[in-house]
Amino acid sequence: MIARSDTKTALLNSAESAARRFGFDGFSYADLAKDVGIRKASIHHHFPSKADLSVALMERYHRNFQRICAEIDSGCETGGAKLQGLIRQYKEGSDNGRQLCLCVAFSASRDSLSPDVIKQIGLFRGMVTEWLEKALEQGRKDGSVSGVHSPEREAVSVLSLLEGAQLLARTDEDPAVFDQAITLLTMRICG
Amino acid sequence: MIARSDTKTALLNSAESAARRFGFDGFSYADLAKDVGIRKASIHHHFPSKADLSVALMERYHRNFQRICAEIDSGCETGGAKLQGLIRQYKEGSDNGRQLCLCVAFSASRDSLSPDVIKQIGLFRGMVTEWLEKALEQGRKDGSVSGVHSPEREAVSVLSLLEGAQLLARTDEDPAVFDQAITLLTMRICG
DNA sequence: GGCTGTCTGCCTACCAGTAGGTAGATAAAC
DNA sequence: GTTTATCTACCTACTGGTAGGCAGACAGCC
Repeated sequence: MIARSDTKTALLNSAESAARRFGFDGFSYADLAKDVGIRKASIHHHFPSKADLSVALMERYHRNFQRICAEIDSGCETGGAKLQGLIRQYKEGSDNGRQLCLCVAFSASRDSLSPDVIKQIGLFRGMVTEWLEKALEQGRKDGSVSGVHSPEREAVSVLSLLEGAQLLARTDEDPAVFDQAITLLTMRICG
Repeated sequence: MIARSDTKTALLNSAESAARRFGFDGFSYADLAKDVGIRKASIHHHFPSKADLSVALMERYHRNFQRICAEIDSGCETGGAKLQGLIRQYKEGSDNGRQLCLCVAFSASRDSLSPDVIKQIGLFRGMVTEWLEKALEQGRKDGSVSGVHSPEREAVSVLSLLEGAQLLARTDEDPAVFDQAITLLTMRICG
C-alpha cells in the first residue's frame, strides 16, 4: 500500500494552491478534478462538501505552520532572529506575490465561508499571535527588537502588517513590494 | 428630469457594498438586480460586462477617496493629525469589521480580475501612498510622528498595515481588533 | 400644433457553461 | 463480504451575457 490516500493529499495540495491564488470562490470541484486527474464526483468521497474541504485545508495549514514556528524557535537565538524567520516564511509563502497566506485568501471571502472555517481562521491567527508575542517579549529582553512596549498588542499588529504586505505584493506580483511593506517592522529589528 | 441615471448610481452602490462584503467572485448580476429592483439583463445596459462595472467601481472609489484625503489635508494641522484622519477613514470604511476597502477585496481575487481593474488598484494605491508619504514627511518635520526615517518606504508600510488591519478585523467582525492591529502605527503618532 | 425618427432604459426570453452535489454501479482490497 | 475508491450519469440552481422588443422622452421639421 504505497498510498492509502494519495488522492486526498493531492486534492488538498491542489485546493490549497488554488485557494491561495484565486480565493475561496475562485476555484471549483471541477478545477480540482481536472488538476488531480479524477472525476468531479469522486472528490465528494473524500470531502463531502466544499466546507469540509476548506476546514481540512485550514487544519493542515495550521499544523504545518505550527511546525514551522517550532523550527524557527529551535533554530534562532534572539527574538529578532525569530521575527526575521517568520518574515522569511511569509515572504516565501507569497511565492513572489503570486499567492496569499491561506487565511488571508479566506478572510477576504468571509461571508461565503462556513462558520467552521471562520473558527479555524481564528484559531490559526491566535496561534501565530501567541508565537509573535513570545518572540517580541524575548526581543525586548535580549535587545534585538527596539521599541517594544506591549508585546500583546504589537503581536496582532505585526501579523496585520505581514498579511497586508502579502496583499500589496499580490497586486503587482512583485516581492520587492513585500519588503517595502514590512518596513515598519524591519526598522525595529536590531540583530 | 429628476434623475437621469439614478439606477446607475444605485447599481454602483449595491455592487460596491457587495464586493466589499463578499469579494469580486462573491456577488452576481442577479444579486444586484434583486437589490436594485430591475431585471438582470438591464444591468448590461449600464455596464456591458462585469469588468466594466468593476472598473467604474474602482474609479468612483478612487475619486471619493481622493476627495476625503483633500478634506483631511485642509482640516488637519500636523502630519500626525493627518495620519489619524486616514486611520479613522479606514476604520469607518471597515464598518465595524463587516467589510473591506474595495481594493483589499479585489486584490484577494486578483486572478479573476480584468487587467484594467488591476491597473485601477495600482493607481488607487499609488495615490494613497503619495499622500501618506507627504503626511509622514510633514510629521517628521513638525515632530508629530516619531522615528520617521524613509517616508517613501514607510508610506507603503503604513498602507499595508491599514489594509491588513481591516482583514484581521473582518474575521471577528470586531472593530477593537482593528485598533489593536494598527498599534505599530499609533504608538508613533505623538500629537 | 402634429408627425417622425432616434435615444434611453427597461423588459421577457433565452443561451451555453458551470456551480456544488447526488444516485447507483463497479471493481479491487482487506 | 464488507469497505474503499472510483466511475458514469444526472440533478437543480445559478453564472455572465445576448437578442429583440417596447414604452416614453426628445428632438427637428412641416
